[in-house]
Amino acid sequence: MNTRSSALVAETGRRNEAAILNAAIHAFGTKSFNGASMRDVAKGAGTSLSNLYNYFPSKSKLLAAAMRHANDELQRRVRTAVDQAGDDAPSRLREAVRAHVGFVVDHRVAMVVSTNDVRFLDAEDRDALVVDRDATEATFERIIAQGTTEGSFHTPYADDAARAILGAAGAIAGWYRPDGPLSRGQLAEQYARFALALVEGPLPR
Amino acid sequence: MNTRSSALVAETGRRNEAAILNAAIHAFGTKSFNGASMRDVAKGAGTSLSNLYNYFPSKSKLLAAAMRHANDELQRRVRTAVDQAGDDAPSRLREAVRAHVGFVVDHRVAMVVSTNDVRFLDAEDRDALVVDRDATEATFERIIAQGTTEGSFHTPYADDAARAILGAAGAIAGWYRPDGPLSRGQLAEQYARFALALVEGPLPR
Amino acid sequence: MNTRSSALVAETGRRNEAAILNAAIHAFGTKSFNGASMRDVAKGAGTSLSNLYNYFPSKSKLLAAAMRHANDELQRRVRTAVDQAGDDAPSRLREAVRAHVGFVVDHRVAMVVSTNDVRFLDAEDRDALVVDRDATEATFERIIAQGTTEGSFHTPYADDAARAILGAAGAIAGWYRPDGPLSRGQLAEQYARFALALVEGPLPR
Amino acid sequence: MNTRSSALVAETGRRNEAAILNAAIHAFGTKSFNGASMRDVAKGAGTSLSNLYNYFPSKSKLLAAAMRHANDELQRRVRTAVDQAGDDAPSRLREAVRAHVGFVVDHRVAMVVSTNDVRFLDAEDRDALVVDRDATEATFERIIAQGTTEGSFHTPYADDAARAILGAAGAIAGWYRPDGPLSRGQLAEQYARFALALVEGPLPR
DNA sequence: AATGAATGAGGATTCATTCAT
DNA sequence: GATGAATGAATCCTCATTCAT
Repeated sequence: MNTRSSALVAETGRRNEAAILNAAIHAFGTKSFNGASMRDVAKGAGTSLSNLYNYFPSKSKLLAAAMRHANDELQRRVRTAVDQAGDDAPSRLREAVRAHVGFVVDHRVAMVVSTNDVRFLDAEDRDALVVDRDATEATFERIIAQGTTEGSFHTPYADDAARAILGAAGAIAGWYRPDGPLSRGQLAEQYARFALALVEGPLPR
Repeated sequence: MNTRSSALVAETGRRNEAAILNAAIHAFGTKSFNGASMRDVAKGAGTSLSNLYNYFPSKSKLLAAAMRHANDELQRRVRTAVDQAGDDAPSRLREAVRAHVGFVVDHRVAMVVSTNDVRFLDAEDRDALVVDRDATEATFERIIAQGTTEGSFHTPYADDAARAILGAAGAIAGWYRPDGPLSRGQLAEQYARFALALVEGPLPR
Repeated sequence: MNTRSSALVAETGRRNEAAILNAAIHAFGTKSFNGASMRDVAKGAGTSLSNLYNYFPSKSKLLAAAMRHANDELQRRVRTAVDQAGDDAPSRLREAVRAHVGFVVDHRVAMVVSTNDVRFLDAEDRDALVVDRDATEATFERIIAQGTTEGSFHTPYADDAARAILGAAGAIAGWYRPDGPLSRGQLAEQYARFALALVEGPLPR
Repeated sequence: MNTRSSALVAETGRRNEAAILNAAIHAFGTKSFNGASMRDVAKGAGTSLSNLYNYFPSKSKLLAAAMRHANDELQRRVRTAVDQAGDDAPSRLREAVRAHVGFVVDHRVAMVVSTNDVRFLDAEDRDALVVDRDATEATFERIIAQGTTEGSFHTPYADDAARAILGAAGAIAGWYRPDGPLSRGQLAEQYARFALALVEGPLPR
């Protein structure tokens, strides 16, 4: 019951905690924060309702933890990809976008939670998350700035292009179906090119 | 109390109906469908809770009506813009994007409802909405196909570019602030160029 | 089910409100504020749980309203008694004590609520109640001061005698049983004498 | 954290037991039996929730033990005081009242628990406590009877005067503040005189 | 003794909806 | 159309208690 094909949180040490977090992501992503009940989460995690509160003090804190995990994983993937790419802006942007799209495809529900339910966090948790989120955005912004400086990207709107790219990529979560016509790889490829074109960078022929 | 600067639904004939719809869009957009109560809507519309049911038979049908209105307005704007543009794909795409972005900026909350809450509609209403939505998407797809055929757009992914453009534009609702550094006009201008670049079309210098 | 022998709140106009208040006094007095559930109150009032909230916004506000009613009735009785007594301090004290004891006997549960559950009110409601309560206490203090000035009471502790008298009278609620050896009238008589003796005033032979 | 200025139960041998009992008295006295949770008690005692059950089999039994301790201490103080007083009823009553008031002042919360929460004991425990309580009351009754027989007290209501005196003294717990205008000693003095006056006994000039 | 994890029952409160007026 | 009162189901969360360690 717990073996959802691609759980976001790995079960290391604290069995239940991971199970609860994954169930929460699933429930919130599917039915939205307010539409999913703690009972739903408990059922999904295979534990009792009250036991949830031994791990997370409130529904909102559970959401915060779930979103933190999702964001960490996204950042980890993007950073790794950028680090392993070449030094030039085009290949770095390309790999960053591919990694980002890969995450969105692998964890569509987590992505939905991330974009829809931030508003239900405590002010404190929300602020912390926004900081993290901005860090991811900043990674893209830096690459684009680098490309502009280097002369490989010619967009006059370098400052705002990152948001457009991340917006397009994030929206994938809303419509992608793994059994649809596009494979994960094709999609990543497409969006990498869209991104390069958008910043008016060099395109493979 | 009802005079929200830019109400989506105009008050023609049925006073209350428009007030209720606008209040619903505001409430659902702000607190999400499940987070907003019918009491919230009633309060926002300046009428009594029970009176809501004289206009809409259920919360879900109210949501459906609200989304229908939002979608109609979006489609109207985009179509008008396209009709008034030149005959060539680049200017048509440019105007379509400008119109779309304009709508998103003017009705951010409605946009949020539209993208987040479709899942709470009855199957029937959801299907109807998806059809309408696809129509808007198809408008963009047709323009891109035209441009590709004409030879002005060179993207190899003509079939999927519309979704990327609409995704980027829709995401604006999540972060745009009217008192921020970007004016409505500048934003429309930016995204029009992003779109043209993305489809690898001709860019003004 | 509602016809408790001596309801504190009379049913005038708003049927349900009186029924709820009386049920609340009964439930809180019997099982204490935290031990009584809103369901208990609803059952006692013959209405549904959720309907309670159409009359009182929270359990704590319901308690506040109940205590307000109890205090009003107590004050009313004491004032009437004092007004109808002679002008001399001894007969005024006598009548005040008799009225107070009468109230305690008639509404023992209300008295229990009043003395035990003040701490569960909102700060605001608690303050308001304390003011009212002090007013009752002040009535006794004034009489004692008058008696001291007139020379009929000789206690050296005139300032604190009221609290002792009210304490003794309030405690009656904890042990009095209507079917016990003491009648309501005898009890009132006893405590009136106790009070006069305590302030070292003139005693009937 | 456990060192409350005047703990009722001394730490002899079983550290934890005393800590738990004192924490229970504090919690129940502050928030009432139903308002205080076993978690509150555990926190106050500096131990774990589950460990409480190694000392007391249930919340209600814990309450019983706490009340037993409070009552024992009260009785001990009153008896000692009476034993050390002279043989005449007036000085015995005087010392008994002083001791009783002293206890109430020193252990206000314990007194609150004692008077408010008896009803939450098991029938068995409640009966046992009532017996103990009656013993304390009987001490006062005996002194008053003695005084009446000796001819030093003239109240016609000798049988019921004890309850009035104890009621007045017990109520002190509800309003006394150590930082208020009355010292512990003054208060004891006042109530001793109130008691003597109430039974119509001889008063110091 | 001591603990952390677990649980079923029950707590106050809110909700969408209905109905009599 | 419009309203206030009514309700059953569901919400989040807390509780006393147990159990394995």
